[in-house]
Amino acid sequence: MPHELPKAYEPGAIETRWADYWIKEKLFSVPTPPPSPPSEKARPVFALLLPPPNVTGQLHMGHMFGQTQMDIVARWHRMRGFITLWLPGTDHAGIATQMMVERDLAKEGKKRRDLGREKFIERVWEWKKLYGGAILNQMKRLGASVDWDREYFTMDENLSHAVREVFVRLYEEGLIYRGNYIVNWCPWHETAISDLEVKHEEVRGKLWEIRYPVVGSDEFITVATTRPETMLGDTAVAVNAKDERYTHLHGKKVVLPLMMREIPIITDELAQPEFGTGAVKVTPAHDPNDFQAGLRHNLPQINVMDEHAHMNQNAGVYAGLDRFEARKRVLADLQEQGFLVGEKDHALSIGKCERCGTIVEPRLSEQWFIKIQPLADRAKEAVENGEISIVPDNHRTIYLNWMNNIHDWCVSRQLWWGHRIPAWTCGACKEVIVAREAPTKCTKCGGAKLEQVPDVLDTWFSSGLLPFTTLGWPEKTRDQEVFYPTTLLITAYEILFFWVARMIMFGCHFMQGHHQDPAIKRASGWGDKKDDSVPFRQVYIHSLVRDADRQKMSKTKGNVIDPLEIIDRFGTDATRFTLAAMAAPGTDIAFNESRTEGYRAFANKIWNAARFMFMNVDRLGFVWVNVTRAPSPAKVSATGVSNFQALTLEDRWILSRFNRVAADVNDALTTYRFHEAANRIYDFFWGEFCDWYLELIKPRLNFEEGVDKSTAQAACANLMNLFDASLRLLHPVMPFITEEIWQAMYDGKPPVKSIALAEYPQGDEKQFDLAAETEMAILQDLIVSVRNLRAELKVEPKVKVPIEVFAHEPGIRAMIEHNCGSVERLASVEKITFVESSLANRAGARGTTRFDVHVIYERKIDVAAECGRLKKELDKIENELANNQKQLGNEQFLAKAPEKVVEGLRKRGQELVILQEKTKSKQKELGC
RNA sequence: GGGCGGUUAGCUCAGCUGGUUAGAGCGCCUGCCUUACAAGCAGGAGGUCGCAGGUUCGAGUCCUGCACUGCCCA
Repeated sequence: MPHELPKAYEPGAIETRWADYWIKEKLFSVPTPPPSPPSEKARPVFALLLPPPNVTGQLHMGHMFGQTQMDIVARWHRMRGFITLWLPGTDHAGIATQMMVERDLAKEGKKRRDLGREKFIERVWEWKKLYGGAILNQMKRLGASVDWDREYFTMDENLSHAVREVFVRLYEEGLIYRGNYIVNWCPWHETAISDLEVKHEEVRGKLWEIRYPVVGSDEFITVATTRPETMLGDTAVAVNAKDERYTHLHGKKVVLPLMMREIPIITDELAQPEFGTGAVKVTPAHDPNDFQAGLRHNLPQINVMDEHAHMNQNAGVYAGLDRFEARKRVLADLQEQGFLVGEKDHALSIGKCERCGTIVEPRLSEQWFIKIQPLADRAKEAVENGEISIVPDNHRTIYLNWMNNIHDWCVSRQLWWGHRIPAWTCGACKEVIVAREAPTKCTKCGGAKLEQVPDVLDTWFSSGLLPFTTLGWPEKTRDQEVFYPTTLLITAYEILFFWVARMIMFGCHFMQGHHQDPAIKRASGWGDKKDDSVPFRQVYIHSLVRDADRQKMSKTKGNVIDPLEIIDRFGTDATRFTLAAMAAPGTDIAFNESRTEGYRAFANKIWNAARFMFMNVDRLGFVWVNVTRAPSPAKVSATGVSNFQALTLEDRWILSRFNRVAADVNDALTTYRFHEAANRIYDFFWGEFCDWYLELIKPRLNFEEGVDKSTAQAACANLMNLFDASLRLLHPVMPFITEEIWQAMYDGKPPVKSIALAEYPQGDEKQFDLAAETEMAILQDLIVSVRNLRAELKVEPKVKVPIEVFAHEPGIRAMIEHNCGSVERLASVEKITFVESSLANRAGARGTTRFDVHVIYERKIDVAAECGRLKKELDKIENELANNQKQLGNEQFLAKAPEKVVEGLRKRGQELVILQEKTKSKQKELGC
């Protein structure tokens, strides 16, 4: 059956076709593997959790970048025989989702309170059903090789059950407490948010100085503040005990202006003598530092604002005003009454809600907290002692640094959408009962009027549990024995603290005492690890995708690059390749379309190489006996190219090159050097396979009448086998085009359902051929030299020229003679004549340390240009030679440098001398 | 203020553990429709590796300082 590939590579059609096929065939679904009998070798396991995208989200470049890397690693492992589980799911994203639905309601002129909690939650579920998880559908199109049968949603019943279990256990262990504390409050969302959700911004603001009259004297104490409206809630003024300026005022009181309340002067470290006047106002209900000071001194906590950041009745005449309006009024009144004594420009950092940008108000409220230190200690240890490794290494430092300065985590949110806190308050005695299931009566007073706490949990609380809850926790399951700890986590730096750190904390705590199936653990290469409670063995932190001008992409800047639009134009394969090729660990990517365009050209190159192959196969009626195997545990490290018969120099050479590249690619992927893997394949396929190998074998593909077909048969067989191996090597990076061509090679009857299930090529040292690589390098040198001379002599492209060659060694001459057909074809040479002496001094000649070559052509060379070139060349040679001799003349160098380096330098020195002589003699001949 | 990075060709970036001649893509110049590919082929130009010291036989690579620049945390 003829193989008909369209002339031009069109990614769109083939990509959707294969993406659908992979899903339909459930190629990446992983049923729970049963324990293997002791007699059998366990298969290695690779498990990877997809960082769950927000249910509200749309695919952006960051997702695509992460997913590309995950898919490469997953496909690579799968093809090497690992049981590979890539687990997908979506996050319910409390705040974001609630906002979406509230926005919808607003269009109907309604607010969530109009519906009531229950109806509102119903609306959210409806919304989720309709629009949720768009990213997962987009991922399907990208061909992400995840197990769709295991897809989860963080609000699923089993996961919610696990969340309740975790909460109750932590509470019982005393690691969750409830209390009145200052939290970051977003007045727009009307909820507490965690420290991490606050973004600090440097702004130019004002610092106002206000004087408070001292009771029973005509003195004043002047304090400074950036938030004057909070003075309404002041309950003290603090000075430092060591500050002699205020010693005489210790124990006295001041009158709080505007409120005319007497408040004490206290001595506290909060006041630092070197800053400002050395005295500070203390507002325990509106500032975290003041809050602590308030506790130390038993000060009243006067809250002057409500949940919308409007002033409340505690603010006297200012009640009802918005906080900024109140600020204006307070300042005006202070001014009028003579208490405002200064106004200075002041740079300050203000906290904003990362989602809505509203200025966060520190607010005293009743919240639930996780006592983090005990959890953090173990999470720190797991990284310190190498049970979890973080790549690149510098993120390890960042992680440990953060862990050392960690604060208790506020996990309650005043939202409706999310996991409701499993706590109930007794209407009679106010007792708080934390329980797995709703209690029927109060454990203290027996009262039956119980009301569930309205708060829900921070979304990260549930996502922090995913590594084990998605594997069936709190039950003990076979899935956990097989897949926990997961092998790897690939994620963006942004959520290192939000998510990664919390997964480690929870994992180390709740999976303590867990053991992975020892046979699987060993087979997977983790036999030396001691701790199986960690959620993953390795974390790879990938960098950020920026726009072509290195700007961070943001909707407000309008510089967001939509990956789907790029895919429409260049194909998923090219887009993936771009991201992979630029993914050097630790460096942000400036996404430049021109690169993607280039990689589409690469795909097109592969496409056409395949067309060339098929054209020959079809002309020959060649029947290819397939050689691809499915990976198996016994043969994870298969070798090089199968059934390849190295008959000629180019065969030996390409086989050796392929094996080196395969070895390098595997090596690069082991350390997440995606860019290196991608570039090695690119250079090999285009620069060696297409540019040289295909050109070199063309004469063997001769189908004329009367020509023995066996030569072409053998060439075709090699070509197919090599192509097959190359496609497999490339498949993790460009899954679609490789699948398309690979399937075509097998005429729709592949040995396994997909190239994704075929075996990944490993470099085989036995197939390295240094001699072939050296010889080929000389041959390439010779061909390039002749092409170069032709260009310089301006020989018309169609004219074939005779050349003369002098070989320095008989072996090289024999090699060139043996491959003279190649030289003639690739350099448009009419005839090669070998001469017995050097051609170095001939005009229109080139030389290396191995050979001289001279093009015989009537046109004279451009003497001036050639002299210029020679001068430059000589300069370079002599520079290097001087350097070379200086080093070799250095006793210290000879004594200390490794043998190999010295030897290499000597050899190079000899070459340089030869090249120098040749160049000089040529200059002399031309009269330069 | 604390921490982590970056500075290599016109542009975007590689260059892992210090070791012979610093690479690629795009762009640029010259010439080619050589039947797999003009999304291509062949040839070419272009870099005192931010600056100043230091360690070393040897530094783009390690150390220190400086300049510019980015990010995170407080």
